[in-house]
Amino acid sequence: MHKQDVTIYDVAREAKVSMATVSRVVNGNSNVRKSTRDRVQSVIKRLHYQPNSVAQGLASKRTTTVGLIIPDMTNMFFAELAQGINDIATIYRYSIILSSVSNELMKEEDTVQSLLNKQVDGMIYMSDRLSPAVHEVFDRTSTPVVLASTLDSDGDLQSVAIDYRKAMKQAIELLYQDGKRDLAFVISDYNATINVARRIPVFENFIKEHQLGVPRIYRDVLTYDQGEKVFAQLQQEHVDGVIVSSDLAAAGIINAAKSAGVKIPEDFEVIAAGSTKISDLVRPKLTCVRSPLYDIGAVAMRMLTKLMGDEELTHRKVKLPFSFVKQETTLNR
Amino acid sequence: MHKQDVTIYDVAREAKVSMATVSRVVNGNSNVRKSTRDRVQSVIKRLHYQPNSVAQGLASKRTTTVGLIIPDMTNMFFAELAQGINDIATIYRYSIILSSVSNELMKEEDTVQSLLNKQVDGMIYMSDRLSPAVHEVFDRTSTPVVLASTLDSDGDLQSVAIDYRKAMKQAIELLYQDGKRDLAFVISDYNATINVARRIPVFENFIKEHQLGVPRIYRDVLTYDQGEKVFAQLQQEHVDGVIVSSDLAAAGIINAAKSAGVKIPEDFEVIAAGSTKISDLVRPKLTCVRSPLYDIGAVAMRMLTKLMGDEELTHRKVKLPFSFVKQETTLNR
DNA sequence: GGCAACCATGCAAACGTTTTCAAAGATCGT
DNA sequence: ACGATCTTTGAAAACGTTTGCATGGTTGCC
Repeated sequence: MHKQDVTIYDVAREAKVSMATVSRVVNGNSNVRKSTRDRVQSVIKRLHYQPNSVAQGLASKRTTTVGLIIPDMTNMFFAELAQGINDIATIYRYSIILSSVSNELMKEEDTVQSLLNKQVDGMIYMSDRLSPAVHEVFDRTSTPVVLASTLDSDGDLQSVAIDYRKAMKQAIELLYQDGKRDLAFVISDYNATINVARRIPVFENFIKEHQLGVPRIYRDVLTYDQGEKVFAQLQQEHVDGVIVSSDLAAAGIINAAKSAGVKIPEDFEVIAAGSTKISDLVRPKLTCVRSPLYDIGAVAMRMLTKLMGDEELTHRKVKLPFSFVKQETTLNR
Repeated sequence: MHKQDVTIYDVAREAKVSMATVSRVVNGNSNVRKSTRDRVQSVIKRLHYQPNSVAQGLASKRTTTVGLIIPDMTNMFFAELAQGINDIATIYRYSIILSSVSNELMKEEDTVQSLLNKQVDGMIYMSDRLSPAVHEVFDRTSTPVVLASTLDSDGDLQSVAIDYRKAMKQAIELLYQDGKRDLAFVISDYNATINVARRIPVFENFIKEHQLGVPRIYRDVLTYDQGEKVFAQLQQEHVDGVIVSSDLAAAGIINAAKSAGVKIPEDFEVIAAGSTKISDLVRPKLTCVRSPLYDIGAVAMRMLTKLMGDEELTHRKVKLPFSFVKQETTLNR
């Protein structure tokens, strides 16, 4: 059996109508007499006709396809977001073209451009860092884009996220209230927009305001192993409270701390910001900032459907509430 | 700026050649004089021409797109597989259309059919269970399909996996050698092909051969919470050695065991089969069967590229070696 | 019964490429 | 300088839909 055995033309011939009418039936156009519709539909069923989406895309200039740019799908943070996006996309009958840009095989802007060439109706972009080159492509195109859990410092793109400043503030205040004074911030990517524009300023301000010395920031700590390793440094510097952007790294840190015989949370507090399940399955359970990742994805995709359908958007920037979960790596009161 | 501002026709006009020649240049056809090629290429650059993939797809009947059917991308097991697939796909310049079928919004066979309508050049399918309805669609189409870490009991589809029987056997033998006699098997989906056709028979046979009573199988244990919960039952039944198909569930079980004051591995041994990072970040670290997930994905995708390129396949069924990692939830010797 | 208004249908031109075939140009040996 | 051969090009027909426009058929109203 060949790839395309039966076309709209075959259906038209068998049903003794024109292609136009078959097309109308397929697309649920109401301007077809009931009897005709029934006849066409029965032929469609009999011949197992399936419309060729590529031809539809070319003729209609709509592909019912959206592009998804994701840094790393093995990162649960992004996987969770993607799931929310996927579910809403499915509801609205959009397919997802996935571009994981973790590998360095292709430049990100080329990946985005390739999505555009595929004539996607819209795109959802997630990343720690929105590069100028990518931003430029977004500016050039008329295809709608929504950022999911991604910060746009230039500020003209639609986005869905949480209030990162507030989350950071809440975290550091808790450490301070718990009496910790030698605080550190452990991040994966120093240049991530979210860090540069939000978290680091809040952290540094707090340190300065409370005269806690020089702000200690540890970079490039993303994986479990990197977390384990950085603990030695933290200990050397007598850090007693730390905020960690990656859950995996936080897990590494607490496991290393336990091995070193350090008492958590009495002598060492940890707050994670990764928002993944990991915070609940390590012991002690991680106190953490938890973004509603699934919802962020879902809302972003819903926004995109509106943009693609020329509906009006009430808000360009949506901020969803996050929760701050106090668990076992901070003192409870 | 509009979606498609410049077409192949514009380039042809500006470069004073025919569309055919531009097409040749774009596709790297060597039958173009150098001077012509250069002229066309400079026009392409000047006009920022980008070929419309949809039109290319329609005309050439190749979309350079593959479909990926995945049960749940928030499951690290599948995410890891997908990453391997993605990387190889990128190398060969294929785009991925993602279909996460976790939600019940769409029947799986319809999802697959929709991928086919999109004219994907090939598909990679992963699942715990390959339903007859889906299998039928695969049989009907000429589009190549490769199964990744998925068992086809009918046995006619190409696939990449590990030797599940051997893995199961190794696991249960270890428990037995460690002196455990009250063994249990904890699985997420009782009807998963991999369980029905491979693991359960091996488990039941072993129990029978060694006269260990009635085989204890606990079903529907996939999540962390379900793992925590099932531990109570395991304890009640005095189980002292358990094989768990899901890492997340295994984590729940050991955490519950620790809370209950049960000594691992002295009084209770656990072997996980999920092959994810989770086994290393819980304490005690999980002894586990580790599938080379990334490689399975990569090999599957490589096989698919061969099938799509009409290359000959040396093996229809590929079995990759797995590793059996003894860690802290079994006695070490 | 006549006219307006509307419905249902068909025709044919898009949509932006690839690809086949034939023709035109270049190269070369003699 | 002449075919023969090979390379480079262009014309036009696909590919399988959608859609604007025209047309013929119905219905409704007075």
